[in-house]
Amino acid sequence: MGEGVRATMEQNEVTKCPECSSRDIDVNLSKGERYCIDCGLVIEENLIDPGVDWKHHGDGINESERAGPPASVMFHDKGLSTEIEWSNRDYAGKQISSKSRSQMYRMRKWQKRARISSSFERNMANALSEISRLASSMGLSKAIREETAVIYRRALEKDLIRGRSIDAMVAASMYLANQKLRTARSLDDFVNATRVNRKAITRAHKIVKHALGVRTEPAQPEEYLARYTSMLGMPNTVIKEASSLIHDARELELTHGKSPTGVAAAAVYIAGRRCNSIRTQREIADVSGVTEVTIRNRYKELCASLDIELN
DNA sequence: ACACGTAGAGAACTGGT
DNA sequence: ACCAGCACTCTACGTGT
Repeated sequence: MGEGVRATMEQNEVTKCPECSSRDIDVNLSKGERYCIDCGLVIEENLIDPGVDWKHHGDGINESERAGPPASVMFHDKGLSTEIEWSNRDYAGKQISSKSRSQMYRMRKWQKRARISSSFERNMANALSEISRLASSMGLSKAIREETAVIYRRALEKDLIRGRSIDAMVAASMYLANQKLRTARSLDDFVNATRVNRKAITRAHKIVKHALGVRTEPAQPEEYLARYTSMLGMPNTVIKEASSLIHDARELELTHGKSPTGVAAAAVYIAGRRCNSIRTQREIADVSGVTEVTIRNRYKELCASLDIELN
């Protein structure tokens, strides 16, 4: 990896360690981390390798040589394997003789064994398929899948999976990725999208979070606004109005100790009525996963404290 | 249909032992 | 590790517009 790559990576980045104020910060591209040389603090994780995917050999003639697709965390072997086609035709499309066909069969078999050689890789392969399933069923992006894969892989390396179900660990890893990337999915969303019970997810989540030293900020009501309003087909003015309500509510400490989804749902209800984009409490309850009762309690409270009258 | 208000149950967190 | 106390949310109602 050339020096040019490092230089571009460090633009617009923290250049001082928040822990010990040292300026000696290095990049470990294979781990995807920036870390402080003096105290070892990982400043940023899961960097995407921006490097070109060919190597420089420096002979001046054939300087660049493609080296396959960039490694992806979404393949259990990071996408660096060789594929042997399952059709019995050669590269030119001709039938392969029966003699070499049986040879091909053996090659495929051995290749498969070599690829999924260890229990680690088998576990990772299982997890990745569950990650893809869960992410698409929840409408989460590729970035979330990759973040989840990184978290899960590190959990697996630390031997945190043993004795727990892969599905529970995947759900926990994705919940954590969701908290890190702030993609506005509540724990209940995860509980509903898996067969894993709530307790198993929260327990696994706690363990992974602690063992990997991941810090998360509590979810804020505003983060749910875009999702709720778009699910309800409401205009962007509602988001603006709702987010200003939440801002005011926070000043009065009305959001403390309350579920952020409940506050967001109530704000959407009020903002909808004020912006002439009225949705019933039932409709908002359905998309937000909080009950009508909670929406009522929150919105009554907001109206009373913020001097709001709805017509 | 929609909104309102309430009682009791339940889940999650805290702090004590 | 278990338990009590706590604030919040949920379920399940009946009532009001």
